[in-house]
Amino acid sequence: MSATIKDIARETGFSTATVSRVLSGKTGFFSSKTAVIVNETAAKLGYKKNMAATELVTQKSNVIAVIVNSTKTNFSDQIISGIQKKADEAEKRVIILYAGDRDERAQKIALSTALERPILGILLLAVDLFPSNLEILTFSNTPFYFISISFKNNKLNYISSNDQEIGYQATKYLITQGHKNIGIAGLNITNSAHTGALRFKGYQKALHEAGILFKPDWLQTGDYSYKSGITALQKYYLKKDVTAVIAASDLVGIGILNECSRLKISVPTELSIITTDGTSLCELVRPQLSSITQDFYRMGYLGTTYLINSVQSNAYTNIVISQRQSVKKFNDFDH
Amino acid sequence: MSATIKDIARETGFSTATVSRVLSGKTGFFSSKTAVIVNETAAKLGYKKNMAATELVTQKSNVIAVIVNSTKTNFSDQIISGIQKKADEAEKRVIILYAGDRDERAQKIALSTALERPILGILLLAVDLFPSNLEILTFSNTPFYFISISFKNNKLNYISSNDQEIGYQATKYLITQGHKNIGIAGLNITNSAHTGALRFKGYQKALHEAGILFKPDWLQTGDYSYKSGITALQKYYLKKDVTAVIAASDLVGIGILNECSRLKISVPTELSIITTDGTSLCELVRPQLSSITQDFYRMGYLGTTYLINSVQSNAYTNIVISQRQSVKKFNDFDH
DNA sequence: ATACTTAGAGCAAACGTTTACAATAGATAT
DNA sequence: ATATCTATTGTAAACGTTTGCTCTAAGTAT
Repeated sequence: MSATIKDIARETGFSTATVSRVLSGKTGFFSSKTAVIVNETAAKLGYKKNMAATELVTQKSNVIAVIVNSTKTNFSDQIISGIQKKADEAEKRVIILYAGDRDERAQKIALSTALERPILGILLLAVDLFPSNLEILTFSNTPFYFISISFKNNKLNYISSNDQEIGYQATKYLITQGHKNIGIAGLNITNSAHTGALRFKGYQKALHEAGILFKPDWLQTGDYSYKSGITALQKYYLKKDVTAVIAASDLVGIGILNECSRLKISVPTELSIITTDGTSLCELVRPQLSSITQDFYRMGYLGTTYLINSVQSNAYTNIVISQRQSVKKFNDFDH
Repeated sequence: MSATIKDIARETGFSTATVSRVLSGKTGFFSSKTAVIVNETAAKLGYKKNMAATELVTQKSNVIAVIVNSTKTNFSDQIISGIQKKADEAEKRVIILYAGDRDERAQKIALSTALERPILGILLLAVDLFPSNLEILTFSNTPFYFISISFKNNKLNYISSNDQEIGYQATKYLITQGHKNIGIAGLNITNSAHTGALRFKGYQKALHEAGILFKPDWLQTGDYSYKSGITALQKYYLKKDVTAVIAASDLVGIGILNECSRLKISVPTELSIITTDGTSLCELVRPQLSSITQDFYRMGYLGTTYLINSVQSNAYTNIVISQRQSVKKFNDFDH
């Protein structure tokens, strides 16, 4: 077992109170001579503060628990970077907990692990909590914020992109490039977190404004996965109707891209693709995928700021269009 | 503040001892009638065990701290899956800490965060600890294991692939495919963790056994990054000498692949590529990258097993050759 | 000389658990 | 009737910290 303040107290002859004050920098309660002695002894004994004890007595904690899906949401890293940055600035610590992949039990374990010890609060990264688990969380009185997920219900705090705007901007961009038959693929529009529904709404709005009549085949729902991209493209291929498609995630985009490659459909010459997310994956594939790029880093940074300052409010982070190589102007004369 | 066993004791009229025994399932110490009353009251009051208090008194913990680099080591997820699996089986909890990217201070913070609270032990995923931090860790008496990194010094416990074997197998595979001028790119051969040095050694051994004389240009060192792949390919391009290259990571492989695409070098027709790692990235790009595939999941699983059972030993996990689309038989007559 | 302040230090309670030990009552064995 | 055992419960100490309160001695103001 590691040395405790009692050991230091015994060794130096001071009381544990004085040792504690020196070690936790409660200046004004001890002479500098005392401080030197205590600190030296602490170093000599290899003293490590026992945070469990501290948190027990102070009833507060400096650790933020971050709960993430183990599913390959490849943007989590960016969010976590933002979280780490802000946490570091505020002298807070962060621990990350994996909550499985839409796994009720795993979610519950992660939640318990967090709630069963003193923490500052919880940040949930793109995790769509099961109702039972959401109840546990709300009932616990621990502050929490959802990141990269929004809710109709404004009772819950979240920091995310404006998903309707994502759908709208993506669609509008393709329209300005001359496209009229525009698919939207890989998204889930029934989800309780309604990310997909909002994007679809924005998509429809843009279509409507441009006087384009939506055709049901253009919507290919999915679960934001690589596989969703593949099956979506296969559907589009049957009709040979759409000239551009909005992918619900970078992985969906790559699924579409690779299936195009298999079917000898040239991107962007025959089909334009714009994805949603804009992580580094977009620049790893050829052609590079154009994207609606979300500011994941900022989501993490802002969410952490809100948590630390107890800001009871929602926020949207900016989105931006990153033009790369997968969208081409559509010109009727070409056909 | 959440309800405590004292609240339950007061409410039910039992002592905290009895409540504690019921709540932590110390069967044989209470009647089933008592158990029912206590459990109901606990549920009613929304009781959550305070692990900090438990860990304080029992002097033990069921949490495993996993320290990872924030750098895009895209295989960490697989390792973590393995860790989670084993931890779950053994009823242990896991918390993940980010240690920045070769950042001494961030490493130290992550380490302190782990060491300052009761934990079972530490798993370090591909993190190459600064000497000062390694000292902190060893001095702490907390058990720890390195995963995906090996050491000359057998004082340190690790679970990894046999890196010399990786170099050897990759090279031998290319030789059996008819290649003689084989590059090896993106690896660091001075690293204290000597992963790169071992791979290079295996590579040389295979070359030697085949009677091939190594040319210094064939070795293009780097830091396992995408960028390393790009610059390596540029070097090879100048000499137009190698017909196949071993990439030190999937990202290096993709860097090489993309630079080939820019320079109109056809893969695998003009250049074969085999990467080391074999994560899902290999199947995301076109052509898909053949790889020496490591069993990251098993590394995590095994490392956790060792940690839990205090096995003081090292282990290698298996590697396997995954043939995809980036290696082609080399035939002198073609040229 | 007296009263008051202050710097530096210690005492002891508190945080929420667990658990060795003690206590009680009823049951069983002799 | 006595001794022994068992099932259930309680008492209290312990884990490592922090901190309100108290104490002492020296310094300052009057």
